Amino acid sequence: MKLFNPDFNLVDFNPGFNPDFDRDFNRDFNRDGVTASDMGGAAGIKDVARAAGVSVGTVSNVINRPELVGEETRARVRAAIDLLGYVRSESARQLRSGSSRIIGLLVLDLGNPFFVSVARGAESAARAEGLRVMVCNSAQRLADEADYLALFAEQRVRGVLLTPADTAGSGAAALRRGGVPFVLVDRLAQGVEACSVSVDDVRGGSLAVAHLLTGGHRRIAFAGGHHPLQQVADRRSGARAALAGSGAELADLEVDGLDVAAGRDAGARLLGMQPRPTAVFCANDLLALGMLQAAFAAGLRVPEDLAIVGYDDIEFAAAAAVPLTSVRQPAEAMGRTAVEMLAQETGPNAAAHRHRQVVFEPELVVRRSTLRVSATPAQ
Amino acid sequence: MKLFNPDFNLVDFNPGFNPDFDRDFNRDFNRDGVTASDMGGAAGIKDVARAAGVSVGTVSNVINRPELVGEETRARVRAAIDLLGYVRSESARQLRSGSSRIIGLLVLDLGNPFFVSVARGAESAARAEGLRVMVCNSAQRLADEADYLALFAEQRVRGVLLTPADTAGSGAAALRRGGVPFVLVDRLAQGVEACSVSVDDVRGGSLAVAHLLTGGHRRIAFAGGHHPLQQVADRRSGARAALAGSGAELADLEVDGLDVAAGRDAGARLLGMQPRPTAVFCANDLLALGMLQAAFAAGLRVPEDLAIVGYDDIEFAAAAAVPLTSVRQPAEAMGRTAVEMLAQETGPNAAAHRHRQVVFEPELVVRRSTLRVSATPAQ
DNA sequence: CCCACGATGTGAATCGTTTCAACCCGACGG
DNA sequence: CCGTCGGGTTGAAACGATTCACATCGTGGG
Repeated sequence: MKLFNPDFNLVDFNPGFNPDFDRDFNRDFNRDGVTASDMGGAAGIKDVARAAGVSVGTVSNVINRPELVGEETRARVRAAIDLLGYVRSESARQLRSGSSRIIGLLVLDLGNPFFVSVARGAESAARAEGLRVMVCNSAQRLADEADYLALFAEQRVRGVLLTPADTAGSGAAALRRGGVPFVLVDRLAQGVEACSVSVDDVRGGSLAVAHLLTGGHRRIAFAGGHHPLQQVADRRSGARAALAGSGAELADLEVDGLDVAAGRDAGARLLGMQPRPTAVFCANDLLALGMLQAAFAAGLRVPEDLAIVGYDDIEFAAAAAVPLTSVRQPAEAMGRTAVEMLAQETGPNAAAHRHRQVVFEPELVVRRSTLRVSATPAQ
Repeated sequence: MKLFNPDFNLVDFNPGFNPDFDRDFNRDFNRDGVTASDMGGAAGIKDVARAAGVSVGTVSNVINRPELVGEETRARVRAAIDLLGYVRSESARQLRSGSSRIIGLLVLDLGNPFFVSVARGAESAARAEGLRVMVCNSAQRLADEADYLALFAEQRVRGVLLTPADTAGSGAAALRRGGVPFVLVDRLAQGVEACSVSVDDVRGGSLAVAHLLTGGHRRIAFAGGHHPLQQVADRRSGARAALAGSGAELADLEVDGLDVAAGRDAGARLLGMQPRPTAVFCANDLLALGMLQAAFAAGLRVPEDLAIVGYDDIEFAAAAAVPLTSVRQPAEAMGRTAVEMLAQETGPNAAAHRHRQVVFEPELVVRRSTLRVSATPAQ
């Protein structure tokens, strides 16, 4: 049964006002006349100066160091500024002063709420530092990553927060070559001279699997398989480490992505495994949600028939109909910390800066999806 | 029971390499010497020109209009460029040429995957037009909205895609005043001379409630109440319109936000209503997910005891353990369309531009959360 | 009475591009 | 042989701010 039609009907109408009115009204005046700066072409600092009867230097001072300007003059300039609707040109400012107030944030996947939280944290810290964040999404594509890094370089951003898409660190290398300060996010800087903010993913993987083991599970799957992302590999190796000497086994379940659809797909394959695992540890919550969905679709009960552990503890994990046990990462704090380190590295006393590797500890959040249902868990 | 500790343990260590090596290596050379442009301070177009033995004009041409330059010269300049690691300064380019390649996108809530999809659509269209998108999040705060719009204005962005946080349209007014081209997204431009891309939310509300009515429901709640956002109001009035003459009743359920937590909260209140509604239409999917969670927590079955309809059809709606019926909006198409309209408005033949109001039709996607369970639905 | 000083203000130089009029020069038609 | 044409290249003038060395002026100390 087809539940919906992917094509959308389009209604396109054009009400009867005249869209050209404003355009005509704003048409260039004689730029040299007395009224030059009134509306034609954005007003510049020169126009303000003329209108206020002062020099451009004074206007600049009113904007940037008001304490240097006499009270009366200051008021006059301010009046001129908002009479003319003057907005200073950031490119001119930056060209001359050399420094930008923007920091670039390149995330692996904006579709993953985890990174949205990182962005939120970064943004709020940046605001506190008087900086702005430009968020871009590499979608794990190396080409896009390189592309955006080039964009950041052209913008002469203050610095970059990077969640690298590859293990090799080609992005970081490019930034280093270009002399752009950067902080690695969600990845430990090893062999790279840079700051980093990360989470001990090996530990996280251990926590997850240890929890399942104490729940009595002996056949456990890892949804993430040999995915090339470093984070996934670390979680997997932590999971394997936790297994040691338990006699339990860990089956790799390959995925072709890290989103809900991939989780659904992996779930379908898990259901066909013989013998079927009684628990699955998913490399992130999106996979776990897909897995949950697949389990429900097949009539399996969670956690009775299949226990599920996710990773990231995104909001939707707690909000799932069977709330997901998950390994929590302090996403906002990571974003915040990264910005603070970058601010220090590029701030007034950058000379004192030493690169630091900040590693947060993950935390297991137990919810219903791994609730122990009896002394002897479902086989 | 406390399931997790909100404080994170922090491990902060500093491996033993010397972070200053690169800094020293890159220290300024004598900027006037022959080796000036080698590494000290980023190389400029002049350095490239000198290295290639041509004039700056020629270098600029190699970069921007290579067809004008002789083959041999072109090669020589290109070699110099990547020998010096030259990266053109976007601020200088923009200052002189006057036009930016960036368009600003200000969304209501990046935590809502719907807007993430809009951003994705915008980004891909922008890429096709040779533009870049700078995504910012107003989080429905008017102050932040104004702040970011000011940032965009200072950047002299090509244009702005705006999902307004208020009904009054103060943001749009500010943009108009500043002469910044903009497109309203997810909101019909009425009384404002601008392009807009929106969805017929009244229709969407009707679809949702009509669907519930044919399911036999007579006591329906609307989670969204009198929320100030235009979209919510429209969905509500559509819902009321669909009700007309059916004899059914619609109870407003107020919310203090549009996220999962607010949905959970509203859900708790709904459970206490006497008589309890048999169905609820939520103003967006985040609310619906929270509602679903609250229902499960109280032991209610969905859809048997409570049918739920959401709005937006975000991926997590389909991925919920009880997949949500939802009113689908073509988020990516909206983002894409908005960028295309903006590109046309600000492109080479902007003169031919006429503001247009594009209105997409919403589409009901029926899933299990409203499955009709018997001829006479649960009372 | 003179000078140094602090508080204000000035205006030219500068940042790194793009753009454009002008220049050079070999070839080609007349 | 001259004029013109056009492909290649040049060099200087913007663009709009910041910054800094310098002028101006009223004041108070010597």
